[in-house]
Amino acid sequence: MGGKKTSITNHIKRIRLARTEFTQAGLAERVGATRQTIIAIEAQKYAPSLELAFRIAHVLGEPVEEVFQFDSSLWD
Amino acid sequence: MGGKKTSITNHIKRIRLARTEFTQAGLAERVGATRQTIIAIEAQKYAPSLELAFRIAHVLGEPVEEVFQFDSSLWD
DNA sequence: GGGTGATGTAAAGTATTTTTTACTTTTATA
DNA sequence: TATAAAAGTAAAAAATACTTTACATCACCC
Repeated sequence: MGGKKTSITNHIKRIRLARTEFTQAGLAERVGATRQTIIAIEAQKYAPSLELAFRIAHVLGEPVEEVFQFDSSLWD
Repeated sequence: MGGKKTSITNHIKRIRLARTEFTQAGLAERVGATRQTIIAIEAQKYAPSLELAFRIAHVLGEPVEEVFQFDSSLWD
């Protein structure tokens, strides 16, 4: 239980609101996921799979590394 | 088998051999995964998590999108 | 031939992500 | 105030990633 937090964060919400007019449901539909998944990821509950991360970045029109940040200082 | 293949491929093996002298076990150790995981991912059996993908790219000294390719034509 | 390191396969079990379903809260607006 | 769309919480089940363990093959070198 020692808090194995994911060390991945994202700016989906900010980019979604700034660059698009997608709702969470609209984004979910476009990336082929459910609304719950988008909500959980935006809330940093967990990191998406690599495939979903690529889809989200693609739909938002940003590179993966703009949307998702890896905090390499929290290594292990 | 409708083949819900992952639409993610990678060049880990090529980059690992070209840019480093890491063995699969050596790479595994550096990214904090097991040798089996590296073998399976190099063999395109499945895609890594986003976090592991970031670690692998980081250790290989390449951007995520150089190491991993998303085939957006296989959408859904 | 025997030993070692690197790579590979397989299967069972654990961990994490995603879906499905259902209910709550907020915000805008008529 | 009522209504609807958007965002949020929760929890069980399904899907996928990862580990652990064990054994097999291949190349190299003593």
